[in-house]
Amino acid sequence: MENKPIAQANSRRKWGAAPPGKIKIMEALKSLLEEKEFASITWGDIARRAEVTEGLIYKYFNDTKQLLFRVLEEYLRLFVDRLVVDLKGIEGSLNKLRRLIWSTIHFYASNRVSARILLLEVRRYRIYFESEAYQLVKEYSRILTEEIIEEGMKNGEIRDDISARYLRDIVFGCIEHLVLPSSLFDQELDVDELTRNACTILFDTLSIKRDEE
Amino acid sequence: MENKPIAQANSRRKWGAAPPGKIKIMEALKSLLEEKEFASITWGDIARRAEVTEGLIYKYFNDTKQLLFRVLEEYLRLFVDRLVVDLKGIEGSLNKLRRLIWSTIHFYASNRVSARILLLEVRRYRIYFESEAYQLVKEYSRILTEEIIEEGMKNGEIRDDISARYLRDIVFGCIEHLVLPSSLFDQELDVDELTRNACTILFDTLSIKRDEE
Amino acid sequence: MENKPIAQANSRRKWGAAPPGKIKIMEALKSLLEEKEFASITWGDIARRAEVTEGLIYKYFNDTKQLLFRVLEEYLRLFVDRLVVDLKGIEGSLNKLRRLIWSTIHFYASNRVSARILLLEVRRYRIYFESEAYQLVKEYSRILTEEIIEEGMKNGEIRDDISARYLRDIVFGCIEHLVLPSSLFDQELDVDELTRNACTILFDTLSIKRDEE
Amino acid sequence: MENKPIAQANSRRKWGAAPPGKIKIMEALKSLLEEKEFASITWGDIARRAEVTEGLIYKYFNDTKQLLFRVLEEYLRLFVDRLVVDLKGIEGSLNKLRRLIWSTIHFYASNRVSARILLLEVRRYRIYFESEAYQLVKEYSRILTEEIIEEGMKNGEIRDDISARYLRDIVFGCIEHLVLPSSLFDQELDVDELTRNACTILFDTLSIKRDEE
DNA sequence: AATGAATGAGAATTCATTCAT
DNA sequence: GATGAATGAATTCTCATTCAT
Repeated sequence: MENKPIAQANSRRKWGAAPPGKIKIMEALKSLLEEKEFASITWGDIARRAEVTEGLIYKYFNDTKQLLFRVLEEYLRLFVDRLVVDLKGIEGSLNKLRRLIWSTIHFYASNRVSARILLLEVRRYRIYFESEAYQLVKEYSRILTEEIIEEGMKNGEIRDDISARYLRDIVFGCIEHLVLPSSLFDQELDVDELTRNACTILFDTLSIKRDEE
Repeated sequence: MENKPIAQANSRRKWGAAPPGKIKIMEALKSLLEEKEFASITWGDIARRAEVTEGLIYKYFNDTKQLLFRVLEEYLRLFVDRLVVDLKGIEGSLNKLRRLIWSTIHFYASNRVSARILLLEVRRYRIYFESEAYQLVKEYSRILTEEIIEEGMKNGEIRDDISARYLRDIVFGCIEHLVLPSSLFDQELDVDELTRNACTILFDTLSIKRDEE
Repeated sequence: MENKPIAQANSRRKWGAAPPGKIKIMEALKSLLEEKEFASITWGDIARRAEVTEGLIYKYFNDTKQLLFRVLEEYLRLFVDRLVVDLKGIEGSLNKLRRLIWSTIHFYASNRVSARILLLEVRRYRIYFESEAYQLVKEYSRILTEEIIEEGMKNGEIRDDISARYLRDIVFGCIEHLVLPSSLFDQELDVDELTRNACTILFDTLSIKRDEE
Repeated sequence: MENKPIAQANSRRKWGAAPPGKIKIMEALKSLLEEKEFASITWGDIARRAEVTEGLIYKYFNDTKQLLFRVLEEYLRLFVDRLVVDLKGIEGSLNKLRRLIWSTIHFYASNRVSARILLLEVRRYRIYFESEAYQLVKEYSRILTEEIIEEGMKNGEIRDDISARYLRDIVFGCIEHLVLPSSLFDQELDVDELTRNACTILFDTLSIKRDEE
């Protein structure tokens, strides 16, 4: 129910309609996440940072997780919306894939906070998988599986001897593990180099093996 | 200093020497981890489960995380010790790799608790990377990187156009992502099928591409 | 001042004049009382149920108790008004008493909410005894004491060796204790059977004991 | 489980075994109940009065009600134990009844706190009826019903044309209503006068009606 | 007449931690 | 080696209440 107002996330006007306190609270959490682990952030921290009373937070979010998911959702929505647009003009499944990989790594690189949240925090919570945020992750996953891999299988660009689902998992696993170290140790990410590496490996894996067949 | 007593984890004598209270505490944590998130387990929970007073825990552990790492360490030590033995008799880097993959997936499958801890919990804590448990993970990683991948590069079984480090990340990423869903949703793991899939994909990726060169 | 508008509770016109919000608030409390203890009902609950903002409640009531008494008052007014009418046509003090007992038990049986409020809730609050609602209880008590018991004493139907006040307390105590269990445990009430029992006992007690004198 | 230590309530030694903090907490509640409504007593109040930290209260009682019931239980245990002894030497059901009535009224008169708790507070809480305290009330009720009323029916002292259960309700209702006003308005109770009145009425009601039959 | 945003103060609750025995 | 009583400080949570619109 909290989500209706932002049906279109980039419509700035809609956002403006959200009560200022609510926005301040979400901004406060974002800003805090840059400094400390989510688990150690208290209502008090948020209230102080947002310059709002603790009580107000309860008006809008019934528990910290809910709030976390909402914040994550916002980041993800921007990412997914953007991804959809970006993929529009591209021909060829492998080209699309390259773009998706680049965008994903770029997203992780430029949103350290979300990266840590996604890779390390939310997964631990059962209810995350019922959140709106997770829906967006599923949408992203759908794009990769259906619009890229399965498309590629149909048009002969991608091997079809392994299920699309498994191929998708490989792609995710590969990207995540390339990105993870820098999330863990706060290192800089070289988006282009990582993309190149991921593609070298993955394209090789995913493409049809003409000669070997 | 906490670690000395279990240099060889299966040496019953050493364990027997540990004070009963200490053992009870560790067992209690293990048993609790099967039921709930680590982050929500309190000293009180542990003490109650261990049938020991809270005060006693302070004799042995100053911090829940320390305790968690110790428990994890135990599991890992058994796993790594075993892996080393298992790899002994095997010829060929790809064969060794297959074995390592199988063992790893099997470990995750038969230790749901450790799987969840490793994949979801400990990574979030900085100090984990200074723990004895992490040393074991590094040892495991070393075996894969040096004894399998780099060996394979030397003997021509594994491609050398991508750094061993990246190849290792792919292997990890791939395994983890195949295992993750069942860790998250408590599903059963089909060790053999997953191993087969992981190998199909990874061997293809890692092997020298004779024809394509 | 809150009470004037409903001097005659069933005068629809008067009620119609009350602002819709006020009515909604009272209805909301009634409905909530069917579900939970009064003491645990908050402004927020009421506002939500009434589909009204919390702020509005302050326009009308400064205190949950005030609101509770007002609701109770409404129920009681209907009951007492009705009782007065019902007793009109009846001859004989014991017959009147039987009617009063039946009406009272019937009221409790068909107004579980009021029953619980009267028997368990309001008594605990000092200010209740200054409320309009309590005035109605006193009026009811007056009818029993003066119009029935004292009348009966005068016309020789009811013993006069015990003060009317005590006899009244017996009647109340008896009725209440017969009704209480079902209020506490939400059981159904058999109005006729309970009335019969109450009368058997009470008539015996209250009537003149010709032979024993 | 809290109750075991006081299996024999009057064994002072057993009580001494309870941790001092626990005793202080219970004493604090007793003392507070003399001053204010139970519902308005907070953990803070109790902690302050007991000169103990709030945290400790949680060690022993998980919620205020639990604590209330425990306190009530203590009072009741003394009362019931005493009553059993008192009834021992008495011949005749009506004589026993007189004694029970006197003891009960005397208990209410000398324990204003318990009186208010019993008549006004605890009944409102469902869980009260699962408490140890309520068991004692049931024991008291059993004594009246079985050892007095049913005994009296057998030996011809008490009428048997109305069920023992109803007769018991009358006795309770009568006593309570005689006592209630003084509980509500903090008036003094004249134990002897009230007992005399209750007996006049009740004996009359309960006794066999020789002549009228 | 009604809304809804926001507050503030206090209450309940949790827990790691200490210490005397 | 182990117990159990007690602490204290923080944290979560609840609500009545106000105010500008």
